[in-house]
Amino acid sequence: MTKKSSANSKEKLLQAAIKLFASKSYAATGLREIVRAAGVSVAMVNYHFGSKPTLLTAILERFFTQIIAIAQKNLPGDQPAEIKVRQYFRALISYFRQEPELMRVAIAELPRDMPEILDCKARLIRELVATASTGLLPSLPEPARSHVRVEIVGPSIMGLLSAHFMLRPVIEKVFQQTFDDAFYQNFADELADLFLYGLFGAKKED
Amino acid sequence: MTKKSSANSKEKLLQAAIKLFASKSYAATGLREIVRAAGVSVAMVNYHFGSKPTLLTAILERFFTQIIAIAQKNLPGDQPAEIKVRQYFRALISYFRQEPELMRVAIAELPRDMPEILDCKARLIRELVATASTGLLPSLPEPARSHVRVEIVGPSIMGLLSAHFMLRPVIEKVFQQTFDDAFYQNFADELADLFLYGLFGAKKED
DNA sequence: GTCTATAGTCCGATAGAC
DNA sequence: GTCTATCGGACTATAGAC
Repeated sequence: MTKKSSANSKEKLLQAAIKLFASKSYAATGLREIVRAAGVSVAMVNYHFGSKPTLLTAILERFFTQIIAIAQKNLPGDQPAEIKVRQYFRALISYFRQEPELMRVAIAELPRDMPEILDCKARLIRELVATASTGLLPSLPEPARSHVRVEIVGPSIMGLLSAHFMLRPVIEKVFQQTFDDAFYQNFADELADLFLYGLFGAKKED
Repeated sequence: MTKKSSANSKEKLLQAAIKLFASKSYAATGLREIVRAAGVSVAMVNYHFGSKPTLLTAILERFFTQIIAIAQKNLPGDQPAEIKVRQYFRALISYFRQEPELMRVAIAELPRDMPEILDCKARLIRELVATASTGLLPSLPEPARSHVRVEIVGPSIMGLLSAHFMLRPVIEKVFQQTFDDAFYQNFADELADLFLYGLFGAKKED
């Protein structure tokens, strides 16, 4: 109820920024372009967010809050690890497909010369890692549970799940293929197979 | 022998650009900053490369040429797929550690609004995929050989191998850990284990 | 909460001298 | 092959009116 007469110009700015940052990168996008797309004036950026970097951190917060919620919903509980991982992968891929631009911005942007943004991202990923590992680790079978090194497996999962979406524009060119619903039908499960059993591992089906 | 009286200002520009693009991104780095770091004048960029985008494509060419050479050296031949993959992963990780900035720029930069760069990257990755898959696929055991979908496994390998290096500044903060030689001792093999046998898979050692 | 106008800086690219 | 000087435009941020 703190919002009184505020229009949704803040949300419009966020949406416009996500779209533009995803296609041109944070650094290459000017505030003028964002406000033009959002239909407001330059001054609104500083009014709502304070600065351009803060606009980016707001985007990061939005993405990782969702991602952490997905981990909280799918990973804790009594089910076997395999079921959890498959559910988690499906939920993540589904969210990535829902919000491809948000996902791209939140994962790709990593300006090493802006400590404020690095810190923001580190804080959010730390929370994600904590949620995911306390949910998943206890349900892993041995010898996996003893051998998992979270600082290696964690980033590996992120890389595995995000690579397709991050590189999608070039992958489409490389394989002369567009990715439709049919392609994504089993995508999450194929990634889960690869993650759980590896390239040599037994496939579930056939 | 086409180089006559050329000094190495072209190479100095490339090195300075790689370092700056890696830390601030392509878009956020101005030509002035690059030429200052390289110790030459602005006009040299256009003399040697024609434009800023062309400077980036030169960087992409350099990286992927190396990566393709590593695939050519490690993947073809008569050895079992497992040996090949391990060798390949070790060689790649070793190269990434040698040239972390080059690697970061070449993989991360993907401006969707610059078709020239997208095309350049697609062409290079297409060549990499062709080299890697003709080298590796025939030596895979069944059922892996029949089931592999290159358009899924290819990007997955890239994501798996690059995630640690791409996210390294945040991972160091998240895990409050710096990555030294000891950490990297078995890094490539652990990734190979994960890729070949999965999280549940049998470890080679112990 | 929203705007216009503007300050001050930096951008990429090139002309022209040496 | 290398430089300086400069063009026209874009940038972020803010001051001040409504």
